[in-house]
Amino acid sequence: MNTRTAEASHTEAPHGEVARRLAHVGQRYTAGRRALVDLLHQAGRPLEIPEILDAASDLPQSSTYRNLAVLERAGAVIRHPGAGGMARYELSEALVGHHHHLVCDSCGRMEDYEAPAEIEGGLQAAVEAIAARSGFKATGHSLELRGLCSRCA
Amino acid sequence: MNTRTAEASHTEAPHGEVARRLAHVGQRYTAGRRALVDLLHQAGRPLEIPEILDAASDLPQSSTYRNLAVLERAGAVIRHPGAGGMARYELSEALVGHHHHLVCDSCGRMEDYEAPAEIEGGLQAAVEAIAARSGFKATGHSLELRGLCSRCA
DNA sequence: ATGAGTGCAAAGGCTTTGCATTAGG
DNA sequence: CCTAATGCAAAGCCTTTGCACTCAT
Repeated sequence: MNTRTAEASHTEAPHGEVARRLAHVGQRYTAGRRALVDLLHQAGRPLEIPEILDAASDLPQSSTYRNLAVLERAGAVIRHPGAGGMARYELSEALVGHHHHLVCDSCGRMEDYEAPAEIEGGLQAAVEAIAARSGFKATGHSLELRGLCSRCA
Repeated sequence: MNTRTAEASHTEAPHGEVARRLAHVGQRYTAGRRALVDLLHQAGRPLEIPEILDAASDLPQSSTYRNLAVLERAGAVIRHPGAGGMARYELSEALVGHHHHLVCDSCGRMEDYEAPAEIEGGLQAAVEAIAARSGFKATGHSLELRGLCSRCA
């Protein structure tokens, strides 16, 4: 496997960078926010709100929502709309690096994936070509694969 | 521009195929559903629910939601979660062909884009490589570009 | 006739907000 | 100290559902 998940489990959570980004928008790095960052870092994939609420069961719903919103404004996390109606959150690429997603049509699970360098190079070229022709100023891209994850297959 | 939008405006809406797919799931192709298909076909991009409700102002909210759900089950339309909290719908790739999306970070607008053949070939290779390494059975893919659309730039 | 579709209104479910209290710098 | 953060509960907003009526086959 070349997913980010395994890597995340033996890497330090980027607390320093998160603190910096929060400070930059005039926000404090509290225990609850630290817990969320740790949780998302350990997961190594976008987590649904229910998963987050379960795992951080000591944090009330409203604080969780608010803290995720603050972390998003600070550029520390990214919110994915999520097909099932509920949002998914993961650490931003600025914190964990550029990656893509595998989305399971059956269970909805999202997995992170880091593409090999040669593939990423091809994607960059594709992005530039598309942007050039469409008058679109691209700032980022993501190759999303839909299908069946290894569990559901 | 190489977006699908322009093309859609001078192409017939795929009513025959929609009718076939609806029949296949035991559903009728009514006036309201036809209107939705026409609207989505003319738009050539994923439309938000409010846009759909405005454009088809004679169709009540509940019928619109229900008909979109039926069309989705029939495989005629695709629902995109949508960052702003509300869903976006567009005709499925089975009806309008394979394409990708440009997503504006500023206004949230989604635009369709058909990649040139050589780029699409590269994407296919990337998808296969990723799928092979991750144990993921890919059935589809989409290269999503985020950035600023020509209006917001 | 008979089941699907429609419309209105009410209910649901995820998310956000108000307000008083607590804690961080 | 002063502002941000927290918690609980209430409100919001998009979406779904119940039910009676109408339409299509």
